[in-house]
Amino acid sequence: MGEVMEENQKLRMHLDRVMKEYRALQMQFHDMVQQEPNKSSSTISTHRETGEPELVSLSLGMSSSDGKKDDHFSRKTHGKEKVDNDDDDKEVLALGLDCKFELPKYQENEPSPTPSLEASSGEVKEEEGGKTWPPKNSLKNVRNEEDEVSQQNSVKRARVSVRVRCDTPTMNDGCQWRKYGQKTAKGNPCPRAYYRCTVAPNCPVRKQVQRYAEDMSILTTTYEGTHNHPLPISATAMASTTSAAASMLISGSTTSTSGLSPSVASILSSASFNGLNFYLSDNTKPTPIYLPNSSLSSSSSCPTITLDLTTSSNASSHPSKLGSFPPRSYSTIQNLNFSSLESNALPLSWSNGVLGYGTQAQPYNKNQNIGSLNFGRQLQEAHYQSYLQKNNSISNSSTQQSLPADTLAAATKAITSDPSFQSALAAALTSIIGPGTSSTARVLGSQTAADESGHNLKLIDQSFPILSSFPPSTSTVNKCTSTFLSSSNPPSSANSQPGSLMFLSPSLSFPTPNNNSTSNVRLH
DNA sequence: CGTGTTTGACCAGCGC
DNA sequence: GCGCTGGTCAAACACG
Repeated sequence: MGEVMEENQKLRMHLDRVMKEYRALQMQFHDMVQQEPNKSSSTISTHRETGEPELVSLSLGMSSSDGKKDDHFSRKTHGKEKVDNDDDDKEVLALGLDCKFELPKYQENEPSPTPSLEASSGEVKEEEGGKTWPPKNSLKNVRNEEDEVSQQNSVKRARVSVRVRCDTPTMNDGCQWRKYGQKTAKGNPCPRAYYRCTVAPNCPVRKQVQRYAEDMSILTTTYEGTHNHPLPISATAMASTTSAAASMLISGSTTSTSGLSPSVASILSSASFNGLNFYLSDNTKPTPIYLPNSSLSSSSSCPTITLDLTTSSNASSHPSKLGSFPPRSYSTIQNLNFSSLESNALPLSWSNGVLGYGTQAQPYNKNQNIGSLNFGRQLQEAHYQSYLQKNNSISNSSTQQSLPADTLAAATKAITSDPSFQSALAAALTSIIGPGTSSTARVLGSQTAADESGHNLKLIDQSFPILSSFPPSTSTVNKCTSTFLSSSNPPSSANSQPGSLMFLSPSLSFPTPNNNSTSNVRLH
């Protein structure tokens, strides 16, 4: 207890320091935005003016640059190609602090993503009215004619599918579910199971669980609806993800560009950072949202976004990014953990979104910063396991759960203080941010001195969030759980509120990059 | 006895 | 109108 309290105090100190830095940087960023008031919104307006209303800009207050790649992106996405990272891709760094400067837009001009979701998904109306769930036929009554025209294609509820490798019948996502039906769908001998949330009596959330004959180990869970009740902490990650993804989907199909940023940013930052693949399928018109490793499909009857946790595309398709690390199959499912997403030495600010970074997925790039952030994550894990193996404390990831806490703490401390780890992470982040962005690559805390070239990369010692990447050291963990969202969130955050979605952002807090600096970088 | 699962019936949407 | 399909209902059943 004493050690824990001591560590807690250290964490608090780190947190305070980080908060101060964050506020300072936020103020700095705000000043910059005020100095260039039109720059942040130029992306969206430009796209609209140039006759590309479908082009979804994930701008979070940062500006875009190159218009040539715009066409390239459009071709890519419209062609339903998997947006892959090619060697000749340049990476335009575009990191914002968060979406705070974008939020007023929704309030002033357009409905926010969440209201959009509520307006287009009947269950949310039911939540307010207290009726029973599937009010499919009540949707049309609440729309004016313009909305009917503009949102006609999004009447159907948005769904979020999570695909994982799982041996158990269902994926443990922290919620309580009751099976209410089973059906064998056409073309798939494996039956589809229907579940509804039983945490609250009238919770509208339902999910479908299905396997595929092609690969019985892959479990696809499709979530639908928004929880109308507080969720256990262990369930907030998944609920938040689905909510954010649904918001992204709805807003993407209804309000085009400007309605996307917060939810898209959250889902992007949460998922892309953890190596998820996105697949958008919308029976409406395909919305060319630029996502890492994304592809578009119009096969589904309902707009669906799929979080694919079965592959590690960055590790497999971009081995060069791994640097000296072997491009081994780094499947996130090995550490899946939806059942126990407690704090895990995760600083509070990381989970409540204060430090969430806003990632701007430039629509012009095939390859961009998000994937590289994922690289950073994998770097951490690789180093972590490397360290553990080096010390004979652990032989593989499957036994990590049984590690005593002090071992983990010691390992974490050793890793984070390991110069090779720091240098590798510094290289990764430098490659993201660019060497010319002085004072912009600070991560957290202060232990490593900034170098002369302006890398200024600092690592925090014991509170470095590497532990959050791993399952807790206690209890047995369901095989089908995931740490892809390691943040612990207040239960109310499960409801899709624009601001609350940012907690999905993982831990790195990037100040605004210097526009004049080297923002186009390659990851090699 | 309460809770959850199973499973056939039922309903609505859609295409022909 | 008809058949197919996905989704839901609810009675029967299982289990602790």
